[in-house]
Amino acid sequence: MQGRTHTCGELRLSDVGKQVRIEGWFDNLRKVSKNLGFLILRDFYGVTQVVIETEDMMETVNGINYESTLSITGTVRERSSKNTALPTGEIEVVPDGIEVLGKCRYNELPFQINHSKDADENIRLKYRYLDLRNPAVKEKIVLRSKIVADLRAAMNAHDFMEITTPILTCSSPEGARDYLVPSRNHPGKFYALPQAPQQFKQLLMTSGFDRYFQIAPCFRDEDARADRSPGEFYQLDMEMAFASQEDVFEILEDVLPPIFAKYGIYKTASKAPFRRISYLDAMETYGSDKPDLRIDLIVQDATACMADCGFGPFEGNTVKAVVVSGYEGTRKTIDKLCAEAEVQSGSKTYWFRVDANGDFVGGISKFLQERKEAVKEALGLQNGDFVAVTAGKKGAAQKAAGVARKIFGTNAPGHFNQECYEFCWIVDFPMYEIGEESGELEFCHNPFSMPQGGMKALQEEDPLTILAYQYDLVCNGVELSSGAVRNHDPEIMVKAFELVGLGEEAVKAKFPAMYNAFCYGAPPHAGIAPGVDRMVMLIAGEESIREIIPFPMNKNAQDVMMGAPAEVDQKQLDDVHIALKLPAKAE
RNA sequence: GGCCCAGUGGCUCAGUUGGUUAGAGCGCCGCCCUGUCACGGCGGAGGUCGUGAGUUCGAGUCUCAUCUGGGUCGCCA
Repeated sequence: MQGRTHTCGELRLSDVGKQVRIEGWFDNLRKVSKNLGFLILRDFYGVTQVVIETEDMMETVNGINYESTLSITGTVRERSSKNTALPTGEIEVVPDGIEVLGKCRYNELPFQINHSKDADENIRLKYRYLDLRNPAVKEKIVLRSKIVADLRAAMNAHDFMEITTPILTCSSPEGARDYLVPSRNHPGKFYALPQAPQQFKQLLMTSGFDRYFQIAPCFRDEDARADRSPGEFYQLDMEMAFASQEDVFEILEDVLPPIFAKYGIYKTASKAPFRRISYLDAMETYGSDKPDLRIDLIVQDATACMADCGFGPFEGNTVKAVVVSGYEGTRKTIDKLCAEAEVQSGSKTYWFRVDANGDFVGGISKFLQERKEAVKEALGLQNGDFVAVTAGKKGAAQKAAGVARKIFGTNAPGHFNQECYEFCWIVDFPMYEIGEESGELEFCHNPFSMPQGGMKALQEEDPLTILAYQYDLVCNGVELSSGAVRNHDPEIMVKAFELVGLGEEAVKAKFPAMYNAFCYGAPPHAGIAPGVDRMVMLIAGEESIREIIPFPMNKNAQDVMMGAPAEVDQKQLDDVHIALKLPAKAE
C-alpha cells in the first residue's frame, strides 16, 4: 500500500499542481450544496482542506462518519478564497479518490473532539485516545516531550550520566505507602515499587559514579491532589559526588530557568542565584515553606497587640496578620475569599479594615477599637488598609496566614506580578522537631540528611536548634523538589538516630545496603529531584496535573480507560501465593 | 477517614417561594443552500432530572441515606 506524500500541515502555494496523497482523520465537512462542500482532514501536523465538487464525491463522503481515517489522492490547487489563519489556508486538494482506512463506527462521539476540554473529566479519561485528538490537549503532551528532551540535554551537557535503577525493589527511606508486588518464587515475600530511586543513587555515588541523573518513575500509594497525581509520577532525579549544597544549586540554577523561559507561558524566569530563604524565615514571613514570591504581601505577628483583645478565638493563641493595602473588596467578596481560605487551610480567617478616617470597620473591628493605635503601630497600618487575621497554635496560625496571603494577594489588585517564574530555595530545615502526637524528639524530614555542624553539633547542641543541609526548590508557590546533602558517615548517622532513641541496629535493619556501603568509604554527596510533572504544569500554565500526563489516572487512582486496578484470575493469585481477604460489602 | 461543592437528552448548562406538557446552545437525523472555514436556513428525534426512601394534594426543586466525580484536610519529597 502506498503511503502519504505529504502531511496535513505541509502543503503550501508552492505545491500547487502537484499530485499528492494525504492521510488523516475526517475532521469536518462544511456542506454548501449538493455538489459543493469542504472536507477537513486532520493529522498530527495540521489540517488540510479538501474540496468536494461533484455529486458523486459528495455521496461518498456523506456515507463516512467523522473521525474515520481517510486516504485522499488528488491535486493541489490554489484556493479562490484563502484563509490566512491557517498555514495550509492558501491551498486545497481536489480529490480524485477517497479511501477509508479506519472506519469510525459511531456518528455520535462521547464528546466533540475540538471541545473535549469542556467534557466531564471521567469521560475524557475513559476516551483519552479521543481527547488526545484535540490539538489543544495533544499540545500539552508534545510540550512535555520537548521539556523532557531539553532537561536530558542540559543534564548531559553538565556531564551527568543517565542511569536506570530498578523498578522492582524494596521500600525506600521516604515515608509514603508502597505499592507491593508479590513474588512467585519467594512465597510470602514482596517487592515494592520505588517511591524514589533514593538509595540506588546514593549507592551509585558510593560505587564511584560522579554525576548521576534519571527521568525517574516514582510510585507512591497516597491520595491525589490537583497538583499531585495518584500512584506514579516522574522526577528529574540527580545526585553529585564530592558536592556541597551550593554545587547542587548551581546546576539547577543553570538548567531550569532557560527551559522555563523557552517553553513557559511566562517568558522570564529567575536568574542565578535564586533567592535563599531559611525554613523558619519562610514560615514567619510567608506562612508557608513554598511561598509564591510573585505576591508582595508578608505575614506579620499580631500576638502581642491582639491576642488578649477579648475575641474568643484569639485567646491564648498566636495571632498572625496580613496587611493588604488598597484592597476595597465588598463584604460578599471578602466572605467568599475567607471561606476559600478556610477550605484550603482548615482554619478560619478574620478581617477588618482601616477606613479613610483611620477608624477600624467591618469583621472583628469592634474587638480592636480600644487598642486601635497600638494595633496601627504594631502592624504599620495606613488608612485604606485591609487586614486578614488568623489565630491558633503557632504553626496553624502561620499556615492560615500563608493561605490568606496567597488568596488576598492574588485577588486584591496590585499585589501580584504574574508574568514570571520566581524560583527560590528554602534552606536550613531543622533536623529535629517535637512530634505533635508523640511529644518526643523526631526527625523533621529525611533522616539521611547531613546535620549542619556534623558530629560536633549532634554531640553538643540542643537537638531542636540543629539545622540540616536539607533544601526545597520552590517556584511560584509550587514545591518542585526536595533535596539534601546526604549523611555519608555511618558514625554521624548512628549518632543522629541515637538522638531519637534509635541506634545502629535500627539503621542497619531499615537500610542495610546503604549503611553497609557507607562503611566501605563513601564520598560526600548531595542531590535533588525536581518533579517533572509539576515543572511541566508550571510551564504549560495548567491547574490540573492530569492535563500534562498522557494517560492519567483519576483522583481515586483508577485508570478508567484500561479498567485498572482490576481483579485477576484465581490462577494468577495462586501463582503468587495470595489469598484475598476482602472487606465485607455493605448490603 | 473528615469537611465542602456538583450530578438535568450524546456534550455543556438554565430551570424562579415546590405548581400544567422540563428549556437553550452544540452534536445527531432529514430537507434547502455554488466558495465555506465555529458556514448558513428550515424541520425532527432524543430526558423515569445519579440511585433509594421520606415530607407534600403535588418534588428537577425540600429532608435523609447512598453512589459517582471534583476540591480540600489528614496523608504525601
